[in-house]
Amino acid sequence: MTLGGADDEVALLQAVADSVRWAVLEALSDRQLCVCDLQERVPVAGNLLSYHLKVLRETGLVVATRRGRWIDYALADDALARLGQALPGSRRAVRS
Amino acid sequence: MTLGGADDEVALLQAVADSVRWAVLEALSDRQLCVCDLQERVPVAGNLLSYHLKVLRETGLVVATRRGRWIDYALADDALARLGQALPGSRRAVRS
DNA sequence: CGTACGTTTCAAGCATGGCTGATTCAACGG
DNA sequence: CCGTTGAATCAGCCATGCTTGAAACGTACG
Repeated sequence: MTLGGADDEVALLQAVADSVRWAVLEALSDRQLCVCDLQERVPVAGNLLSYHLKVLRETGLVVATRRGRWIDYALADDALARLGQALPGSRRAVRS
Repeated sequence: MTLGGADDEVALLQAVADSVRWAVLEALSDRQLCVCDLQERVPVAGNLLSYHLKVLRETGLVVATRRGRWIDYALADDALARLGQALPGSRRAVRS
């Protein structure tokens, strides 16, 4: 079901509403990290972490840049703002 | 998987990360509504709406009160606050 | 009382999406 | 080059949770 009308907001929230992805975003909210560093803070198989990072990339919440053999992940600049606005009632709360 | 550490936050976000439930919360953020009124704004089968309302009730985002034949639903007082605090990075953003 | 209405509950079906193991790719080092 | 390391991709399994139809419940009204 999709019900149209707030698909983007819901998609964004679905991206955060996962234990692994939540932990990744929380870790990145502090500072940029390479995948290997993320693996220390988010104890799941490399496979799985990569899968969740892909989901986050596709929603635009996170951006990746290669640095030699490593890949750094960082929160997108507008990530936290977009999340805040995706919550129901946020339009009213922020007095739009 | 649960990864512990932010289970409550994730559970709350999972509750909002659904098209129907998002629409319900958005509608209730304006004013209290009975189920019949909700059905006009959230076009899904009564069955289904009831199921989603139950989910929202169980997370404490919404409270129900019977008024004669009807049942009124309202946002819990702390619903929007809890949602805001459930977002990753919110601890930092609010300068805790 | 019996019927109608609003709402919930139940017992299924079904699909999406998370998880896993194995494979592939890209970059560096010897 | 060749092996190693960091990371992504692929195919497939499996479970959770959304969806649906039918039935049950509570309340009002005739």
